[in-house]
Amino acid sequence: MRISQQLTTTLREVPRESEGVNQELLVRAGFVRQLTSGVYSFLPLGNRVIQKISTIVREEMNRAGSQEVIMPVIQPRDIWEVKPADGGPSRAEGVDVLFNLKDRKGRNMVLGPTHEEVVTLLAKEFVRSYRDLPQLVYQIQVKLRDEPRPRGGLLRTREFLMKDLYSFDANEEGMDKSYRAISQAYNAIFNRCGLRFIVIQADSGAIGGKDSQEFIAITDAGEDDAVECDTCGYAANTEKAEFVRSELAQEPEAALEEVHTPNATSIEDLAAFLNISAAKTMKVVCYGAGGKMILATVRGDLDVNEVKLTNALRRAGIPSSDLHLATAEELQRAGIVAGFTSPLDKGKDIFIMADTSLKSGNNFVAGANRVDYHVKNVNYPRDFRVDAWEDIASAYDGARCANCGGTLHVVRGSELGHIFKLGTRYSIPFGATFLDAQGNEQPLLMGCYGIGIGRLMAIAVEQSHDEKGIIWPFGIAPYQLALVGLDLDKGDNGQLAEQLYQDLQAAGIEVLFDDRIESAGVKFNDADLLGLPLRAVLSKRSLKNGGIELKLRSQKESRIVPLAEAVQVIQHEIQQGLKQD
RNA sequence: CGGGGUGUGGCGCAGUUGGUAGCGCGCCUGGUUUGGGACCAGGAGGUCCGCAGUUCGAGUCUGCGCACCCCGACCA
Repeated sequence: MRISQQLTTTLREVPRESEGVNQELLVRAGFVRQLTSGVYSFLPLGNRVIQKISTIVREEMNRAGSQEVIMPVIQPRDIWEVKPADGGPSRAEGVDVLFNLKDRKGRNMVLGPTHEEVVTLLAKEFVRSYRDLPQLVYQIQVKLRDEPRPRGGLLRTREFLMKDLYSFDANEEGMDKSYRAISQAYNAIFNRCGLRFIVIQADSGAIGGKDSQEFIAITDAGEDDAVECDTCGYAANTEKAEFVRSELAQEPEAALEEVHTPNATSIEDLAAFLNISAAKTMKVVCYGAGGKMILATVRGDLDVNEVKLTNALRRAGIPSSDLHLATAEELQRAGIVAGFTSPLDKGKDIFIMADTSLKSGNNFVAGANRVDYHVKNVNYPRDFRVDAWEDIASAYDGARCANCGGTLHVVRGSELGHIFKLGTRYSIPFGATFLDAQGNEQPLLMGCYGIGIGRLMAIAVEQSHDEKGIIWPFGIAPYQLALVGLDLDKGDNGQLAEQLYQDLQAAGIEVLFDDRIESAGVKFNDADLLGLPLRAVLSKRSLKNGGIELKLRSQKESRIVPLAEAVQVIQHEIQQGLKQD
C-alpha cells in the first residue's frame, strides 16, 4: 500500500476528547475515529489490525476443533426474559445495558450484547444425541451494550467486536476437556499477539457457572485488579483471591467494657481514638439480602468483599442476588445504630456471617449499638453468635498466599478474555437436551469463552508504545514494514524505491510505502507514530552508504543492507520478529 | 443516575465593557528547500452545538435543551 493513497491522515496534535494512550495514539495515527460516545469507525489501518487479530483467533479456534458461525445482532427480547433454572432474575432484568428497540409491528427487540441464548436455541435444534457431541461453535461479531459509561478509549465501548465460543458437551468430563482445550488456545492467541498477560482464577459474576478463568493483560489503563503470588505464581481476581489471615496474639479474655467514643464512626477514627491497631477492632457491615438482615463482620484491618459475601450467603442457603447495603429504613427496623453496629445480642432473625480473620485475636473492640459508644473485650463465643464462618474479606497487596505462604501483589490489568463453565444454566431453561447412550434425556453442559478483539488492539497499544507513537508487535501490525522513500525526485532514487516496493510485495512482505512528497522529518515522525515494527529507508544518503537503512521500531540503531539483499534480509527479520512476539 | 468541565473553519485554540470572527497546524497554487514535524508568496474554507429570549445590535447576556469528556455509581 502507498501512503499517498491511503484513507488516513495523521494528526500532529492530541485530539481534545482524548481518553488515554490507546485512544490518543490510535486516533492520531489514523487507525480509528470516534463517531459518538463508545462507538468507533475502523479506518483501513485499524481494520488491518483487526483482521490480523481475527485471523490468529480463527486459526487457534479452528485448531481447537471449533466451527465458525454468524448469529443475529437483532434478537427478540423475549429470549432475554427467560428465567434461569435457579429461579433468579432473567437476564433482561439483571442486565441494564440492553439496547432496546421495537420492530414495525411493535414487537420488543434488543441488539445482542452477547449470544448465549441464541446459541443455546441453535444447539437445542441441532443436537439430538450424545453422538452429536461435543460441539464447539464460535463467532466473531459486533456486540452492543449500552454501557452506563464508556471509557478508556477502545477499552470499553458500546459497540465492540468480540469473539465468543460456546461449547456443548454430554458430561462433566467432556465439558472439562473443552474448557482445557480453549484455555490452551487462549494462551496461544495472546502469545501470538505479543501481549503480556496473566491467567487468573475469577469469579463468574452474573453470568453464572462454576470454574472461570480470566486472561488479564497487565496495564495501568485497565479496570481490573488481580493479585499474583510472587512465589508460586498463584493469581486470582481480588474478588476471589484466597489469602492467609495474619495471626494475632491471644490475650487472656477480659470483661466487657463500654467506652465513650465520640464521633468515632469509622475504624480509622476508632483505632486512632483508642490508640490501638485496626486489627484489634471488629468491622460490622449491614446488608440486606433475600429479605433478611445480614451482619457481615471482618477484622478491622480487612474489608468486606461483596462478591465473596454473595457467594458465601448462597452457600448458606440465603438468596443473595439482591445483596445490597442495608438502607436506613432496614437498619431502623432491625434496631441497629449505624456507625456503632454491634454483633452482640442479635436475634435469630439477623444472620451473622463472620470472616475467618476473627478466629485469630481476641478482646476486640466493637460497636455498642449506641451512638458514640463502643464495647471493649468482645470475644467469641462468649459474647456473640456466628451463623457461618466464611472467607468474606478482600485480599490486599502484601497479603500472604494461601497456596504457598508467599506474598501476594496487586496488579492492574484489563480483561482480554474470560472463560466459564456454564453447566446447565442455559440449557435447562431453554430445554436444550440430548439423549444419552441409555436413551435418557439430559441437559447439555455448556461453556462460553470470549475475547474482546477491539479491546485487544487497544491493549496492545497500551502495552507497547513510546513518546513517539505505537510499537506494534509483528503478529498484529497492520503492515510489517514501513518503506520510507526520501529524495524520490533525485536521480533514479524514485525508480529504485519503486522497484524495491514491487520486489517486497512480490515476496509476500506486507509493506506500507511512504511515497509522499514530504520532508524527511514528517516521514520519520509518521513512521514512528504508525509504529510498524520494521522500517527501511531508501535515500540519497543510504544509497551512498551502500543500500537501505533497516531499523526495528523498538530499537534506535539502524544498519545498512545492500539493495540486492534487502528482500531476503527483511524476510528474515520478520521471521525473527514473529518468533519473538 | 449524582458531581464537575467543554462545545468557535478539517485539527488544536484565542475572541476585551455586547458592535457582525481571528491565530497556529493541515488543505489548494506557484516558487525555494530536502535526514527528525522547512521557508516565501498567494488562496479556499465558519448556521460560533441547537432552540427561545433580552437588545438598535449576541460568539459574548438570560433560560431551556443536546452532545462530548472527566470523577463517582455501574460493568455478562
